[in-house]
Amino acid sequence: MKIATWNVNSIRTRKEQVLDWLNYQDVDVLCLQETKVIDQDFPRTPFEEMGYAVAVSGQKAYNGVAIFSKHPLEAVSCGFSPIVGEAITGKFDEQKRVITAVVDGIRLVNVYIPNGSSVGSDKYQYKLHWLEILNQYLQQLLQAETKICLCGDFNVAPENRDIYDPKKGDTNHIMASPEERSAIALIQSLGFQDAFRKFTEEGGHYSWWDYRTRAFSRDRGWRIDHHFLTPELYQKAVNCWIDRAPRKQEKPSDHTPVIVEF
DNA sequence: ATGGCGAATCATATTCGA
Repeated sequence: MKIATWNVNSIRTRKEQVLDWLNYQDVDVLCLQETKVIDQDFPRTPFEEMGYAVAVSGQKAYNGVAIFSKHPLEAVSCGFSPIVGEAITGKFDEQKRVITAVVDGIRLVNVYIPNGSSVGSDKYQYKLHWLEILNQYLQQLLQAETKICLCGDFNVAPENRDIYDPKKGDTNHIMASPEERSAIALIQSLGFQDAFRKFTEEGGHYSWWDYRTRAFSRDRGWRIDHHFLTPELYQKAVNCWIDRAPRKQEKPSDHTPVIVEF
């Protein structure tokens, strides 16, 4: 059983690359972020023809998440409110950033955590608040479920070894600030562990490289795409790795897929 | 310190991403 996560930065632009990647990597589940398309325009058909069930939650131009699965998708819901209620969710379901489903007995939670712009900005506050609601959402799921795979684009590098230049982790940089890392640590304290770190201790492994500074060719990356697993699943994980191949292609996403295998 | 690139839209300029 392989579960992958990939911020594709527009599914319509990346459709052929995603199809090619699924053909050679043959994952059971792919969680996508930044699909950037409303649900009725999502290119479902080619993926369904490959044998995937497709669940989407998108909006125009920004954000958007989706799950592809070769096994049936059960108990699909979009946004926070179906799990925590509208009183807690407030305006935080306007941006389409979370979709969940049960696949083969595993509760998948696919998230596109806000990027936060810069430390101290309004978007930064939105990110921190969003993470608080995610925490409550996960607590609610944990009351009923033991096998949870929280995965997606976290827009947070949990530790300095996850950044090409660790100094950025010491300078209140977005994606590495103490408040963001505390929010992630608080989620981990609920019982979630980083699947990648079960298998790899050293730094130098990244899932995102900035388009703007030829960052990929210089390998100036960040590891910000993750699978966080509850103990029962964490124990069952036999591998977790980053596939850099899609990032080397023409017109790539700025992120590359991460895969966990059970 | 700034801008770099890439995508989408109310598109030939602007906003957003991280």
